[in-house]
Amino acid sequence: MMSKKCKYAIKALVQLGGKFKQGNMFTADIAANESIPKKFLEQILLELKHAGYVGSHKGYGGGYFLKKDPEEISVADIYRLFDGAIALVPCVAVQFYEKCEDCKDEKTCVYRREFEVIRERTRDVMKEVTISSFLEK
Amino acid sequence: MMSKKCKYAIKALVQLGGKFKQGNMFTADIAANESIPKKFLEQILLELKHAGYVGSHKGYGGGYFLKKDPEEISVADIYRLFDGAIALVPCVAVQFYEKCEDCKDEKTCVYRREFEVIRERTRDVMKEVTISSFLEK
DNA sequence: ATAAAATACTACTAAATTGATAGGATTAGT
DNA sequence: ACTAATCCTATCAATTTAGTAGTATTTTAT
Repeated sequence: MMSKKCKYAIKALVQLGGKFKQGNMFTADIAANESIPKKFLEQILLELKHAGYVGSHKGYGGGYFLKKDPEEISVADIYRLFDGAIALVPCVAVQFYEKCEDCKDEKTCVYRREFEVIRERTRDVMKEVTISSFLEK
Repeated sequence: MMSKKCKYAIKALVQLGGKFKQGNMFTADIAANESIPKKFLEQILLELKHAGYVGSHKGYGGGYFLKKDPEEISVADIYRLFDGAIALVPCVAVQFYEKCEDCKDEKTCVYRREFEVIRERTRDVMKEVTISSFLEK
């Protein structure tokens, strides 16, 4: 399961994607459209901004807009940003690699071998589904 | 990522799978072999027992043994038992279905549609990898 | 100039989850 | 009776999750 934060982020990106290159949207409107607590969404949009997915304009008539193409933002990207590793175990994670304390030898580890397969295939699906996937009818 | 509990459970099942139909193993030995805190492993084996994956004998010379065939216990099964839904959102979960409060209409929900695809494919891989996968050389 | 409207940022918090530990109860073999 | 093993429940510290709160800053409209 993904965190609500991650799900909210995807929903916000989809909202912004619906107006891609057609102006800004207010946090308040996105929040209302998707039933997301406004103050929570503020933080999320800020993180998305720092990560380069969205841009913003401050002040009266400001708001957020999508910076990247909806097709180039995958569920995998957003999941990694908010929820971390896609892999089931840290030792097979690519972007969030960590050694398992209970592992003897990584090279011969039978768990690693199988969990790598799972990670690879899971990552593939999550890469295939992008913000634009949610925008198609 | 799966919880340590789930990972420990899989490792314990693999240990037991290595002696399938060839007698019992003590919690203490499994714990030592896989660097799992013994008391924690006790709880895990008990849950696995209640779920029908392992059997046990109490008292002197007792221990645990695998009840199901290693090929019939998948990572998906154990993940569900310890970590819950495989799906990214509760509304597309099969065994752990829950309505999303922020969802308007499930039938037309674009998120649901895509998240179902992800769940389906993820579940497929996790079903393919079984306890016997970890036992093959 | 000033008020209003919007994002930017930081700190805090309650509840749930995780990863255990502790201690006794029960059962079976020697 | 003693010992070795599972069975069961309770507790706990640390972390994570899902927010809330408040203020600062920037921009536009009047």
